[in-house]
Amino acid sequence: MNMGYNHQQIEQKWKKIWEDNKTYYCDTKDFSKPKYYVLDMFPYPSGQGLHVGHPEGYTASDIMARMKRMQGYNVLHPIGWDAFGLPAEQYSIKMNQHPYNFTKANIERFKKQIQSFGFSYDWDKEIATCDPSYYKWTQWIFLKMYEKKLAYIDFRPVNFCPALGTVLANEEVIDGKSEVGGFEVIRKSMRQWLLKITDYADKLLDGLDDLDWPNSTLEMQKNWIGKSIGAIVNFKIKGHDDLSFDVFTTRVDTLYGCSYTCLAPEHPLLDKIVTKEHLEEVKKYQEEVLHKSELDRQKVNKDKTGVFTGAYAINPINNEEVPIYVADYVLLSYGSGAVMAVPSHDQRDFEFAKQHNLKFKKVIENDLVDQAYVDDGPHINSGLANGKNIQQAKEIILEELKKLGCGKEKISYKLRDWLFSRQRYWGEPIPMIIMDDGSLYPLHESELPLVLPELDEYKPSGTGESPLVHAKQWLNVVIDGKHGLRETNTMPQWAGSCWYYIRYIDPHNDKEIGDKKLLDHWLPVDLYIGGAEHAVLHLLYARFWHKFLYDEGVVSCKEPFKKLFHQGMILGSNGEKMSKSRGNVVNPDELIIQYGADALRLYEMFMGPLEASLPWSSQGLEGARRYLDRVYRIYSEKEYLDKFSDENSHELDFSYNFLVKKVTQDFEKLQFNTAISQMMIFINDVYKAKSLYRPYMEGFVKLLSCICPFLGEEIYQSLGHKELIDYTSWPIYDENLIKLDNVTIAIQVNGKLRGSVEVKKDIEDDDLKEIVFKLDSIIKHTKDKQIKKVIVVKNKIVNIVAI
RNA sequence: GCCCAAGUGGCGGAAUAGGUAGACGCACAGGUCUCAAAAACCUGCGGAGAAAUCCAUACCGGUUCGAUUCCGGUCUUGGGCACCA
Repeated sequence: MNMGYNHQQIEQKWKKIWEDNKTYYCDTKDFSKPKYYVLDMFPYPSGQGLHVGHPEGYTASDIMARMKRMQGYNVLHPIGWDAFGLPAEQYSIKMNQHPYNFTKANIERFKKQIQSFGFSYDWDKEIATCDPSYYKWTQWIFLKMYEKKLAYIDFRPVNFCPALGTVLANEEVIDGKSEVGGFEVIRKSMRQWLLKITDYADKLLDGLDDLDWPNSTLEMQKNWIGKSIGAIVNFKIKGHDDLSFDVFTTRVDTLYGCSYTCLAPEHPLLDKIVTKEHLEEVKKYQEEVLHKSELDRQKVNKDKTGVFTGAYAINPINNEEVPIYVADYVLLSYGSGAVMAVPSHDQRDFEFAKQHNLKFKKVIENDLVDQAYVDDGPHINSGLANGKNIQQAKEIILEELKKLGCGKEKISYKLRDWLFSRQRYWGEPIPMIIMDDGSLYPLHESELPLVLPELDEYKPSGTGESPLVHAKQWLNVVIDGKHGLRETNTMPQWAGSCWYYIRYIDPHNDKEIGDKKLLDHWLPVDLYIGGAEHAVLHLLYARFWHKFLYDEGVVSCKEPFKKLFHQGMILGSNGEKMSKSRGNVVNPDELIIQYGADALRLYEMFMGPLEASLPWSSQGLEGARRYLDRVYRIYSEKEYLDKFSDENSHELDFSYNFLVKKVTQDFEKLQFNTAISQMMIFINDVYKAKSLYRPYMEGFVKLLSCICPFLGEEIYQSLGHKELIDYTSWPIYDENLIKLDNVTIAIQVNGKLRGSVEVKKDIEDDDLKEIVFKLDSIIKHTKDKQIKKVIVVKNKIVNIVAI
């Protein structure tokens, strides 16, 4: 049983005061102070409630919000709910209830838990993506995209499970079988909506340059967009004068080394060119590949499977006949769905050629026998390009191809258009009507929001279509006397999270997505904190929508999130990921009751660097609580209060000023663990001090209150202050009081530590040397040796090189 | 297979424009107080050695007066992936 302060009483008291006073309300129309917008990735309100991992990022953003308030910023610190999603739909099928009901209940539970942590969110700005007043504007953005021809319909394969009668997410498919029930899953082509994110590929790539984001995330986005500059080369087919196909290559310089070509199994040309003798084999291969999911196709990476089509292509550069294969390592969705294979200079082609006994032809000098040579070097067997390096050879060969009319430069991207429709109920309805004559009717802005109809049952339709096909009344529409059916596909969960940071700024506006003046003032987000698992998808989609809204004039900055930080994961005490199945999930509710929210916040920030994944330790939490008890004792027990003084004895001058400097700098860099360790050192010093200078003691409470707001507020009030601590001023420090007169110099002989000496700061090198050579241990270690050199690093070290 | 991180005491970690390795905390041990225990406080705490000293930041090399930090290679763990031509 802990005998420290009564955290439960203190927490209840301040929670009520903050709520009653709307302490953290942000007047977004107040432009008199500089703005600071600090944002958390909003949570999906799952049925499990919060776990200890959630508050790590929230505490970090809260510390920043609290510091910036004291520093005089107008701080926008909102939270909301990413409320559409698969688990709610699955649960509603099970319970045959509208998913809104328990989504609402989950939100209430999450909200209560979040409030118990004392996060300084402005609840006036709360939004939920499943709220019609919110998704009205998600639909509005979609319509704008449709208007600009960025949304289009096409057929795409999906995971369809005939037994369940539904389309499955990749996550729900395990080894080609449905996760639920283990039924067969097939690839079925279905009508889908896509967003043309590829139109923004260059803008998305260029925008990365100005962002204060983790390098690894920038790198991942860059690789995801995957811009590569290469060429397309047209190959004619032997015996078919009218048929040809394009290959895409980034190594057109190796064209003379091409010994076969390869088409993707779905390539439309295949039907026309496969010879009779090989038809059966190719069909069988295509069939096999279609049963593999895209994920499986990628997994099998050792065997390069494929079959010969019987057809030959003509290499345009030298008119050589090369066999045409079909292989699933070639993807229809990238480049042109066909490759020219150069086994000697591409590792994948190398492996395929080995397995299928195909020819190798070196076009760059090298001695490698068991792998492809991919480095630069003088070309051989390459006509005009002989003797040239890769860059020169590319230019020469491309020039020749252009003259022959069968090649040109081509920029390719890995990025594909975004498959934007889901055959689900619990998502934003796509505001389109498909008229009986096949034409599309987009809803008018005045017809938004298009609200999800209630259904009798939420079960899958059986055909793979959305359960919305059951809403007959909602489905059938007549416009100007013509009949049509509403689109039954809904939007993916990403949609609502693509622009929520915009809505927080003006969440109650029912006239427009947000007042332009306010959006211009508050965007971009100054600091965005969330998990690294969103490094690509969410963060790329949100940037895409933002750039579109910029082009539409809705927002005036080109990037939504100026600075990004990924908090790490909190692992179970055994170092494994926390999960229900492992039984190592730690519930924060009980910890708050037992140790208090402040202790939990403090511990999570002290565990280690914010970005690191760290194992949970309940003993560590006890240590954090012990520290807070010590702090509280100093501010509440007579023994210490008697030492408080309005006169500075200068005892704590260094300790305090150094503390303020370090904490201010570390907070700014989100290095909370080292800031806290300095706060611990300060309290250790306070314990030893004879006199406690009141302004220092108050300054410390302000620093502490960012991490531990309940205790901070309580102590600040106990010191006699009527106002809350939240909007006071941030402590300042005096650089002069941190400067030291003396420094300790380490002394090395041949790089090994042999002593140390305290001297005046900035002492002259010669004076220092004189002192050093009088030291016993140095005399001992240098006698019988010849001094070769003495290296002096100012105020740090002396190294004597002696042989 | 590719890409990106990271490997430091019993544990979480600290220290890198190259300069006294182990701050701060946890755990543990000893002590004070107590009839006793808990709490609190004090002391110790990388390994070897009596000591001098030696060894030690995943491993092997290199650069340097000096390397946890820089370079090359290897191994391990974590994260990401769309075989990207």
